[in-house]
Amino acid sequence: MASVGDTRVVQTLDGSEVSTLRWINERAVLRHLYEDDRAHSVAEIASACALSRPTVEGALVQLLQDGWVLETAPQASGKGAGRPAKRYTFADTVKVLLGVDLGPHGATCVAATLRGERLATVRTGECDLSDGMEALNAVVRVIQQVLSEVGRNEHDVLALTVGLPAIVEVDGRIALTVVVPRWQSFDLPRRIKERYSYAQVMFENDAKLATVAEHTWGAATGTRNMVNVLVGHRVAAGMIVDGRLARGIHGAAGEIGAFPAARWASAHRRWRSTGTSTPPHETLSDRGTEDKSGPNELQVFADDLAQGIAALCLVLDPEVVVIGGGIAQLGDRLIRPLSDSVAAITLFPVEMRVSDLGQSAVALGGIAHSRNHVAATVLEIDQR
Amino acid sequence: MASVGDTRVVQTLDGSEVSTLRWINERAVLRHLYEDDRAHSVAEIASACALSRPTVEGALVQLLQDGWVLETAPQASGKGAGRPAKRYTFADTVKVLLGVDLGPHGATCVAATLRGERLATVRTGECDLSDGMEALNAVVRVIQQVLSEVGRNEHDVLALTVGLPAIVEVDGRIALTVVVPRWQSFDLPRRIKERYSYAQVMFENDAKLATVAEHTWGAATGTRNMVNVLVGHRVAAGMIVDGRLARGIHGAAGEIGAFPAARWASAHRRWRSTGTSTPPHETLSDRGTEDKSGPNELQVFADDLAQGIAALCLVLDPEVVVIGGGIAQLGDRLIRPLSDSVAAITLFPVEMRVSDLGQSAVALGGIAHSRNHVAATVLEIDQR
DNA sequence: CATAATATATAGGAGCCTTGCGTAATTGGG
DNA sequence: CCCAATTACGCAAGGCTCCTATATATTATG
Repeated sequence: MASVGDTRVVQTLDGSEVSTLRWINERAVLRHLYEDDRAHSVAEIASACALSRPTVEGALVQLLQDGWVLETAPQASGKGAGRPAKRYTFADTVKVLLGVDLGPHGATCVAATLRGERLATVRTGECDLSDGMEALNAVVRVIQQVLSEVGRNEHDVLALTVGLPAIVEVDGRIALTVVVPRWQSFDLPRRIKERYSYAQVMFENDAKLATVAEHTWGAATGTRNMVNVLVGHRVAAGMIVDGRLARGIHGAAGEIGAFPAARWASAHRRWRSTGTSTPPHETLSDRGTEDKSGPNELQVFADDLAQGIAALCLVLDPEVVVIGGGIAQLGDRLIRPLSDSVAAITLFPVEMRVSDLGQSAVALGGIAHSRNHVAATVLEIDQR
Repeated sequence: MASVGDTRVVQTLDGSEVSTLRWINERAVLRHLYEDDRAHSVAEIASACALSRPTVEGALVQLLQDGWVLETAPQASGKGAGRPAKRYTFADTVKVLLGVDLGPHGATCVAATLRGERLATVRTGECDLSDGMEALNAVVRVIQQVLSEVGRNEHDVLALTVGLPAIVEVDGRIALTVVVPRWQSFDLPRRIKERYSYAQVMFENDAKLATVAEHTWGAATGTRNMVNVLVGHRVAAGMIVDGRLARGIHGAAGEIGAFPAARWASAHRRWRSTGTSTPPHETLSDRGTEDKSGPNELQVFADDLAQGIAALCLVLDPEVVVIGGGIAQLGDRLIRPLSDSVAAITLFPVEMRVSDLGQSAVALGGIAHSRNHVAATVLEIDQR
């Protein structure tokens, strides 16, 4: 029916065909195998999915044929007696997912299984991405490298999500970018799409992807409402509302940094004021601890940053705020004054956490985004 | 199966029962009748739902039995020849939906059909609602009145949504209220729930309900991302994100008014500064037009208000901002300076519209909320 | 009143799921 | 080495649902 690589979306179930039942059950079986890593026997699946054994067997025949499921060696006898059961697993490596982070620092690409487990990461050295052609080549190169590293070729890619330092529309068009203005006329997204036309190619703002990563694997796993604030080359924010990434009509949701009273421009200036050779956070934190009398510089910085965060919290009422980007290395030394400043403004106390995803946050978010797409189309899992 | 009044939610389709198909088809037929007001013949339904006539007939027998569908008189011969078909309609009046607006001004109740068409509106005179018992009685009275007006009794109520000037948690608990602090200990929601235990009773913040109304029937119909700002007794906001009401973890989403830089407190002071006997907007607008030199007072007010609106727009990137509450009567005279002030801050121009729902916005939002609940549970329509 | 047109009822054929029984494969003890 | 116990697998019967196709009922029109 829907074999690997062919991502069909079924909106409304067709009750006119009896085979719809078969399809429902097939998805149920596949979902179960997807959600539980282990090798399953038919009997296990049947009881878990509340189906009869013959039905599960039928579904497995189809799923094996389509390539979504693998039959593994019978388990080396668990408790003893009886004929050993055939075992089945979700074929999480028949295809790979890719997440790319393309920014002024270069390009990063993560390859992962269909479940989203990271297989490899490749980073290019710094290169000038202001030129569209350069950027395209950097993406192609980094993808080639990561694929060769995991021993796959381009046609094994099921879904690819690219994070860009720009405001990205739903269709992938770049609505606005301050970082690389020349991309807008070059139409990078279209070219990447054409280059990998056999795969599902998606584009998203880098901060939003990092947010998806924090929500999926990071400090905000399991929450339904969270805010992610990134401080690094820029200050940016992403938000999960009701379990889903908030994009807005242009894809510009979260741009509270443009609000003067949010004081993020000031915060960012302070953050970068210490020059480029020295990692700025060190200097900032040093000053913060050295100077014990008078207005602590770290405190002033936190105060500035807190304005925008408080605005986000008042608007969204999130469960958790995650602080990411280069600044995350400050850890508790930042979180404490920041929490205090935010709490002074908001109606409810908000838990603030530091990101632990590091440099790969955006590329990992690309993986999560790709995976969510696969889950929604193939497994019919509603992300929420 | 699921008869009127019994709102069963089916999460996962049970593929183990063949009768699941029957259920799917039954819902499809019911949805079709719900979405199209007219009286339908079996043949029409069959072609619309892509089902065979016998299947549709079977579904209709069940739906008639359960009370969701009515058989109407055969149409007085449309084009002429042939045996006239039996006609069926969605039974939109077997039960009623209620929406209640409970606030310092008193209580308002709207009764509506299951499709959400307004049947009657009843307003109590002013009464002191600071006492919990008084408030409860006001709700009960206004419901009794509206029901007698439409000739129904309490057991005809399928769903009831009450709007409160408070932050309401998902379970209906009042998390915070500045208007009527005494309600918190009284637990008004629980008492109302107990009083109407046979119906689905829900609670929501009044501004959020007004937002749902604007999104369903008002100035923002058809949008997937919108912001509603209400200026009246208080200044408050509600938001639709990705087609759904944003609530946040405590139900406090949209409370940007607490952000000092949003200057809503100042705006509100200016708005109310003209005393209570004269409707403030008149005075404000008069001053605005009279004084042609110097900083126009309306402009200053708009500037204040614009800060918070711009913050909301930057965070959410909405398609439309709707201005509601008493201030809506200012119309274009407010919209124009407000749009200018907001546009000076936001990244993208945002369309701003004035609400035309008037005083009943909150109660209508209660109807929309009740209707959405029925649509989700009975018709399995995903609001989005 | 006969005929055409349309709706409704009924029967046959095929698909899917469940239950239940017989067969296959493996382990452990005599 | 062989047999019993145990567990898995495969097949067939029964029941439900859907669809198509044909027969019957009902009404308007000439």
